[in-house]
Amino acid sequence: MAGSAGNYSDKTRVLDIRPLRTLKPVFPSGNQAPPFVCAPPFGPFPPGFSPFYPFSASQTNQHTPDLNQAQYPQPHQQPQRYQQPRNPPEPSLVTPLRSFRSPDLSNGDTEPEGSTVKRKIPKKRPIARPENMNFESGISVADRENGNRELVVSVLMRFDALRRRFSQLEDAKEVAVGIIKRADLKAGSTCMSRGVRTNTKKRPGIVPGVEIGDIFFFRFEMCLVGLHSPSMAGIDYLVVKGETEEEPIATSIVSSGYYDNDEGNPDVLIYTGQGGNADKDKQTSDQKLERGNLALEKSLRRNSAVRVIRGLKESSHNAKIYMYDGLYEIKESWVEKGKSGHNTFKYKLVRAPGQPPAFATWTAIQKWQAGLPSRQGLILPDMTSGAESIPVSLVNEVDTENGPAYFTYSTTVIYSESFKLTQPSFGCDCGTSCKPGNLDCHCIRKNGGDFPYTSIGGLVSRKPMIYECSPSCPCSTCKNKVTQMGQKVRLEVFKTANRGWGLRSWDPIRAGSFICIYAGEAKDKSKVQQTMASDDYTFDTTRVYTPFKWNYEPGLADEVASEEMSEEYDIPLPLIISAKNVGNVARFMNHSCSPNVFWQPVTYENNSQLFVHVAFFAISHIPPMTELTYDYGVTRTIGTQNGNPLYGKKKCFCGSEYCRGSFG
DNA sequence: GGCCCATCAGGAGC
DNA sequence: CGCTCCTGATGGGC
Repeated sequence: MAGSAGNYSDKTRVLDIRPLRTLKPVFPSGNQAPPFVCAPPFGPFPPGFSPFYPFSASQTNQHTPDLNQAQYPQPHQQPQRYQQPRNPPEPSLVTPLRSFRSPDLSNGDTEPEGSTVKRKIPKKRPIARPENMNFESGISVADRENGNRELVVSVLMRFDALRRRFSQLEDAKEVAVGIIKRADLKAGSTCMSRGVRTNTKKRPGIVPGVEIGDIFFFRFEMCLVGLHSPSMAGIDYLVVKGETEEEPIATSIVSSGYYDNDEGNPDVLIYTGQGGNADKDKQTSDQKLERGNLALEKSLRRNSAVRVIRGLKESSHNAKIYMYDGLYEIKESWVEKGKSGHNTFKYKLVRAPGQPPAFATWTAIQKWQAGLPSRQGLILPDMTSGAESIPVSLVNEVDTENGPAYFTYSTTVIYSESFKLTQPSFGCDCGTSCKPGNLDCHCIRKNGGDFPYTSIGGLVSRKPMIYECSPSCPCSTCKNKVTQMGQKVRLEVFKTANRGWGLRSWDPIRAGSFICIYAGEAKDKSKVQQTMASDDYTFDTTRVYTPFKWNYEPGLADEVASEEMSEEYDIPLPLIISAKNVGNVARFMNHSCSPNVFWQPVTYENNSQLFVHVAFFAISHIPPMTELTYDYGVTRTIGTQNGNPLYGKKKCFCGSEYCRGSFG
């Protein structure tokens, strides 16, 4: 079934954030690139010093080409939604702290014209002067009321970046026992008060920019994009003029799955009304036909469709995941006695026909996970033959090809001799685990003082380099080893309709989650002949990559501002990894001009030596069965530099609205 | 370490 | 302001 994933919803357009900055490359000029290693870039460093460049920095500065001449393809010149202050170009190497805080110009605080957003008392909000406008959402009043895909994606990414940062700060604090951290609430209310939201105009039916199959990890996310506004309640409704008086109609419901719903048919939902639970979750009284219950009743009478969000508990992280499953019609309602003997409203909802599958796909996956029915088109249940701790299925639902060409599966990178470091590595001297916030930890210091991952293992920010703990550190249960612990999501290699084999996940993936590394035979770019530099299975760090903004915006929340959050860093890694003969799942990840995955250099030990690895992380939340893609970049020699965009050698079929047309 | 449960502080919208 | 609401993190028990 070729289209099953393809048309279920277009997730290829995940990333269309307008790049805020230009990713300026500093490349060792062509073939004179320095030997890959020699001077170990990894330390030991003096305490507190964290090198900006992973490789010998001395020469990079001098070879820095005129950055303004390195032109990048700018596929999406979009209206300037939000913009951060552009810092004047600075000599790189030592990058000073850039603060996003504006001078405190106290008082005179004015609402943006026509703002309808209710605000809490802002702590210290900059004046809406042009030079300070950047700290506001940058989303116009009109866009706040009625969104679009681009805005929805942008709001979600900005929320999650902020949430990860709050989470990082909370983790670093020595918090008293029993204090519950709610980074989601902090990030959510920050976004609310700063106007980082869209579709505030409440409406039944379709919400512009929210697609069927979109997933959410927090209730606040659905609130911020106008899918479902209550932060806890399950029924959202709107008061409209009726024939005689005003009456509520339901706009959306969230089915948490806690109540007795599912009868096996994913298109049918039996939903329980609200109320009667005065005492926590125990029902102590009859439910009344008011509020949400009344709204559902009125919607039934009016034949008004209701958006349904399906919640599902993920066994892995104790987390609940929500999936927007499109519009449902309320077919009937009744009252029945609940377990405690009190009256409970019930509503039977049936999914409107003609919508792409979403929750149904998800439930099908649950069954595959349990191993009950065999996966359609399955060629191999585990193409890694046990090399990965989680199996990787090989599937072809498109044609008769029974697998990709032969290669050796390896979970690790194989480095050639030239990579050998001359100095031994050294780690930290923490106990069994490194504690975020412990600035005595060498490894944390190498990361600029911030623990790079959240407590559940999500990457907080993109950086020029992530320094992970290594086997030579004593910390056995340390969380700073995310990319060394193997894959955590259930992946599948599948035959795409027009791009050969591709990679996707059975599991929903959170933004910032580690997906896999790029395994293969690593070569020093400076020692490889140009001609043999690239084939279909080559990863090349020296390509030109389209910049994008992923990290949090310190300007949104003063208390969050810290060190350099620029993503405008140089990539002086002359690293090439060939996965033609040896590789892992990463070799199947296709290119997209609007990718949902990005790569990040990470350093950790491998066979008692430190190496740079290429690790892939999710840009945004990725629904199950959505193809995973990243930006392959463009080979540097191909591009012209005088104002013309760079083009690759290969024709691009990514299908993105912002497709550059070629890559590689 | 994983799963299940009880506990609790929460934010927004009515 | 006060109330409600199909949260989400935490810690204990097994």
